Amino acid sequence: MAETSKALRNTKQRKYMLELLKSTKQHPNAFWLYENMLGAFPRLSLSTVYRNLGILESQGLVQRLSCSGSFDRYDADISVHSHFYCKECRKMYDVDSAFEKMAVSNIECGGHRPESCQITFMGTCMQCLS
Amino acid sequence: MAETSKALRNTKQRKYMLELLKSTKQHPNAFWLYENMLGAFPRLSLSTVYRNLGILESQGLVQRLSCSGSFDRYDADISVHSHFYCKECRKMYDVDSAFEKMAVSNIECGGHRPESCQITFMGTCMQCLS
DNA sequence: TTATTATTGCTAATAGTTATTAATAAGAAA
DNA sequence: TTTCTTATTAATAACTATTAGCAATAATAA
Repeated sequence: MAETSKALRNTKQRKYMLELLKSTKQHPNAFWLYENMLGAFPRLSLSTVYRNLGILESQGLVQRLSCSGSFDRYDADISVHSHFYCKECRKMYDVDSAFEKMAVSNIECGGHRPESCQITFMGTCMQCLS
Repeated sequence: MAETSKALRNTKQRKYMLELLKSTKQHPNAFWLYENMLGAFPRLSLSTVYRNLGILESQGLVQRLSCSGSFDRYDADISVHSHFYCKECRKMYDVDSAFEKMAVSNIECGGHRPESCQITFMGTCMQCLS
């Protein structure tokens, strides 16, 4: 069933990318990462970014966030927390609450086996309110 | 700021689509709707489906569900409930719990103004477990 | 150092969705 | 009912985000 997993190599590109993701509180998309790595890797390809995001995600080092009608974002903060998506400016914010922690650990999920839980609030952010 | 809204016309296509969405417990994507309307509207265009989904969404009659690395799904059940996404078969299930109701009404969202809340559990569904 | 092969950069391809436009039809007015 | 207005349609093209294919490169083990 499971494929014979090939030994991962710790490439400069992927290492750098994870550090970059860890260093920001934003929730960047693939293109932001690409642009912010070009300084260090002038010949970087966008597909390398996508490929490595997939690897980091499957390793559980990074979380992929999808939101309606927009591109995917990535978050290297894998602690249990929710997100707030502003439909005006399309920014994604962290939201810390006790709910999702309760949710993941206690929820009755209709017989399915939940492994993770994504809670996303949508509305208008503080900045756009004023 | 707000555009002068033009008067909506109640087209057969959109009416039929909403009924179709209401009649199913699946969470279909645009293409499923397209295929299941072809019988009634042989000359139907996929872009008509997308356009009307957008209209229904902005009217609050339909909820759009995004999930990592997959197409958008639509749900005409706009009661407060969560979803379970199976990463094996990519099906989307309804999950009824008290959490999201508490969440939307009580949560402290870091100063942002939440209007809605999407809770998605991810894992392996009952069917795929066996 | 050498050999192995995972990963890269490049390019092309794909999936899903949105934009354009002339023709059609829903609803208002006559 | 008939006529008029214009929102909506079907058809198509375009677009954006993402993935696939492949020869060249470089990370690790021997």
